[in-house]
Amino acid sequence: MMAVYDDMNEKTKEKIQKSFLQLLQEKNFIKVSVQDIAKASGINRGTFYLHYLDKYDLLDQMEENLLAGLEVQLERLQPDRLLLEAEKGNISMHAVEVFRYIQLNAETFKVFLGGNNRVGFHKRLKQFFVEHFLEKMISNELFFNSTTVPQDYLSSFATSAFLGLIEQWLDNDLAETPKQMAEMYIQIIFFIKNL
Amino acid sequence: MMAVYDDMNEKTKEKIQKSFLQLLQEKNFIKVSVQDIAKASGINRGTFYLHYLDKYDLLDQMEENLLAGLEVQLERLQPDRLLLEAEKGNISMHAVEVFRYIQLNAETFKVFLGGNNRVGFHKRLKQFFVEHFLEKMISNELFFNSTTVPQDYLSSFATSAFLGLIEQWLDNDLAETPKQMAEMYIQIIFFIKNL
DNA sequence: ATTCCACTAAACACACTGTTCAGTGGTTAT
DNA sequence: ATAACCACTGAACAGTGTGTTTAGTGGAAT
Repeated sequence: MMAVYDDMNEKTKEKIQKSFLQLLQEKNFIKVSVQDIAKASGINRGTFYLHYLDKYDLLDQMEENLLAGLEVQLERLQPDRLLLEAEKGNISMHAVEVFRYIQLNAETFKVFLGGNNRVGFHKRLKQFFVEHFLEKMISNELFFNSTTVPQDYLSSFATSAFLGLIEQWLDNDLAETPKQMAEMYIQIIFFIKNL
Repeated sequence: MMAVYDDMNEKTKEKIQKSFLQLLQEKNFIKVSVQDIAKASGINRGTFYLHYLDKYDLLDQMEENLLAGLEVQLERLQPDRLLLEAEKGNISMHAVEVFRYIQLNAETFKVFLGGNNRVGFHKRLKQFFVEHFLEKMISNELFFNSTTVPQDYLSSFATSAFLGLIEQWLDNDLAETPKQMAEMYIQIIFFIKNL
């Protein structure tokens, strides 16, 4: 039984991640040094390197975790059902759950999507949506068979639009409820559908 | 007459910017050092600091220049006329010019919008579009008076969608002509109009 | 002729990096 | 109880890049 050591490792990792997130709210990722992180976490600088390769690795793992959580929500969201329900005027519970996940991790999303980030979490998130949701949706011939706009443009356009919605929500400090967001989202889907 | 010195200054600045752009195509902004830039430009490292505060300032000025050029194109593009023409099935010459400008500076746009950038040129470009074009368009009550979706969401959504179109174009190595892009763009405008 | 200007070359202190190594204290296994 | 184990500490290390400064070069303007 080495669960105690696993807990220890996890707890310091959590301390590091929490302090890192706080620092990112104050200043640029670039200007946050490993020294800063260690100091803010109350750990030795060497300890940081026992858990992460460097600060880029730290950011990478945190982004990965956030997306992994999002993936769980998106997997439950079946495009076919979503559209069928929407046509009856119902909002899928699963769609609301997606926005609730974002709400739950709002601070993290805000920091990663904000200007203080490195490679553009935006790009990564966009790619993620295209792969995990939009491709299934658009390739569904039942709903989307536009001949006027090429599929790759349709895909990029729709995903960006969706992300724009989320970014605005975060900028508004989540003034709307997840349900309201899901409703807007459904409206966008119908736009594209009626292309 | 000190035009000779001005020329000299400009030429070294151009050398720096050109080398910088090349370096950004190879590696991350973060991994590009002032030493690298100086070496690639064939200038002394100290000379770099005679023109720029640091590499962040260099990137900032280049982004600024790119947007300034774009602003010139966007100013000619009058939302009212654009829509009136579009309804008749005509594509505004000015709309095509906007895409031609992007085509002309494709390499720069690609590098700045790609993952190798710092604060996300994406964010800046989005803000730029909202300020210089979309606000005029959406606040034009003649065309947009949606009550179902709040204006800020509409704005963010529409701008992101437009940017998504451009990103896809760049990813496709500008396979489409500026005219084709302008046509797609008009289609998007009509989507939003018919919300 | 001399002042002006962009640029060079070299040196400077400083900050952060990633690694290493001996040591501490609590936990687990024998 | 003793020994092995493990996460962590503190301090040192060379290495790299930073931004600044100094003295000096050579061409252009006055």
